[in-house]
Amino acid sequence: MKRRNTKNSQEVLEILQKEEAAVSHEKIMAQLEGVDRATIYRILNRFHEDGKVHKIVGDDGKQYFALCLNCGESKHVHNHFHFRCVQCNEVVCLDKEISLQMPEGYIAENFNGVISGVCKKCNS
Amino acid sequence: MKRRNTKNSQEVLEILQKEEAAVSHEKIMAQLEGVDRATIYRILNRFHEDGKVHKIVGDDGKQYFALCLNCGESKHVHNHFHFRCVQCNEVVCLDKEISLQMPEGYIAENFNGVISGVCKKCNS
DNA sequence: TCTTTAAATGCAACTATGTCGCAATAAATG
DNA sequence: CATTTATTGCGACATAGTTGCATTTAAAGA
Repeated sequence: MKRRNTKNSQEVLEILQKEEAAVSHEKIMAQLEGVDRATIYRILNRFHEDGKVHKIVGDDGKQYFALCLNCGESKHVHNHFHFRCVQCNEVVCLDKEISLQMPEGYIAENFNGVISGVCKKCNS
Repeated sequence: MKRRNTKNSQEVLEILQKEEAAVSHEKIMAQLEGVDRATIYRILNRFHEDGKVHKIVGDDGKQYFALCLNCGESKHVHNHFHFRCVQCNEVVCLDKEISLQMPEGYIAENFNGVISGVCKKCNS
């Protein structure tokens, strides 16, 4: 399953790079007219499989994708919160990290912390 | 909009009471045969509007509902984590609380923290 | 108890998000 | 240029959740 360097996946990567926030499928669709829905989903899921992006599930039930910036090859940490604005629907990273001390017997595989509310821009 | 005490809403409440975990729409459906899908959604959303239940969105994108136990009339706190088992799909409350110190200008309205992995039961 | 009225319900239709199978296309390698 | 196989487009599908509307029914009053 070697990955290929296609125009579509490059463009999706560029969008992820230039966006500060986590990006929804919808937002990528809007910027890539002519590319099929399923294709974009597949590209994003491939990135996620490869550990290139984090997948965040908002409290709206939708998926958001963000480039892994501070994650190296060895560690893939994602124990920080995201903030989703209920007005503009932007999803941004918050600095706040959290240590996952699980109760005895539980195995933590994924952390998904989303705080929603009104962001700075929409508030002012 | 005065609420009425119907057989359906009573039964949903009982299910929520006897369950330790947070309950999905699906699980309630299974225990209330003959009641319409939409009705159950409406009951749960009404409970949520009234502040009777917390609504948790799992990293599977689905909604889970849990009775507010430690929430009084005045305060409605929900700053604790939930754990979703990817095998048995149970969603339980974790004790871990978190304080929401938001960056300047951000207004936090809702907290949704879900850790997923394998639970004690499924692990052993 | 009967009547009224508005909340709750059942049903069907609808929206939206995300996935999958399959044939066609195109990137990488020799 | 030829071969191989990852990727794409298309259509169909699955599932979660919502909504409009006619009907039912809980609750309050006569």
